[in-house]
Amino acid sequence: MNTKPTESELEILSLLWQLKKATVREIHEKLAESKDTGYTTTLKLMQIMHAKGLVSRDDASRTHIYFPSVDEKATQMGLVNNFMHAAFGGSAKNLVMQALGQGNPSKEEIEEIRAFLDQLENEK
Amino acid sequence: MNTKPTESELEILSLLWQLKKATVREIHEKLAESKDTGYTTTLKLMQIMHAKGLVSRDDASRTHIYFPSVDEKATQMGLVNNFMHAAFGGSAKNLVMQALGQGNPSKEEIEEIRAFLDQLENEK
DNA sequence: ATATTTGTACGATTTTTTTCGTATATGTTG
DNA sequence: CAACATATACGAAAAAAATCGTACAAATAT
Repeated sequence: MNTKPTESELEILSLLWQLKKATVREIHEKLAESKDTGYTTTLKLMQIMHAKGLVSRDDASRTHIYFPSVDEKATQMGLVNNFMHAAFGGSAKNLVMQALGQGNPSKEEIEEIRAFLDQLENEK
Repeated sequence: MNTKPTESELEILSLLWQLKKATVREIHEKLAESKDTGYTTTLKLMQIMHAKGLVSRDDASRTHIYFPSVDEKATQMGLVNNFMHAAFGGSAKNLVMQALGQGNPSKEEIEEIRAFLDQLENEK
C-alpha cells in the first residue's frame, strides 16, 4: 500500500531521510526556519504519518524518536512518475531538460549524468 | 501573480497546451478516458481556472472555447523547481537520474539530453 | 411545437490537508 | 516541593480542493 505523501509530509520525510532519525522538536525546528508553523502542527503531521505507515517511531522514552519507514528511492520513483505524467505528459526528456536548465548542476554532476546516459543506452 | 495550479488543474492545463484550445466537453472527454468524473466537475474546474487567470476563454457563442493563458515552459519551470526542492532537496542531478531511470527515453531523446549537457557545460 | 440534448452558472457538499487549542503526563529547576 | 517547561494525544476547526446537483437557457431533433 503505497501511500503518496502530501506536500507537507514530504517535507518531513525529506528531513528524516537526511537525518536518519529525529524527534518532533528537531523536525519542527528545521521546518520553522523556512515556514511559520506551530509545534503541535508538526507533531500532528508526524502522528498522521505514523498512522499511515510513512514513518516509524521508538516511543520507549517520553520524547519519541522518528524514523522514515518508506524507502527514499522508491518513494521518489513514485513521485517522479506521477509528476512527470502530470506536468510533462510523461516525457522524461522534457522534465529532465527543464530540471537541468534550472538546477544548476556542477561539472561533476553533469559527468555523472552523462555516465548514466551511457549506461542507459547500452542497455537498449 | 504566479498561481500554482493544483493537480487537477494541471491535467487540464496540459491538455490545453497540447490542443491549443478546447471546449469543456473536449477536455472532459479526454479526462474521462482515464478518470471517472462528472461533466460539471470539469466545467467547474475550468471556471475556477478562468477566475484564477490560468485560462482565458471566448464566450461569444454558447459553447465557450478555452485557451491556456499561462505559458507552458514558465509554468513547468515553477513546478519543477518546487518539486525538485520538495522531493529531492533541490538536487537537479538526483531528480534527473531518477526520471531517466524511469522514463524510458529513446536513443534520440538521450542524444538531445547529451547535447543539452554539452551546452550547459560550455556555459560554465 | 414540443421533447430532448447540450450548454453554462453556481451554490452546496464532501473530501483532503493543514492548523491549532486543550488536556494531561512527565521532566526540570530554583 | 512548587512553578515552569516540554512532551504526547486527540478532537475539532479552518483552509484548500474536488465533486456534484439543480436551475435555467439555447440548440437540435422528432
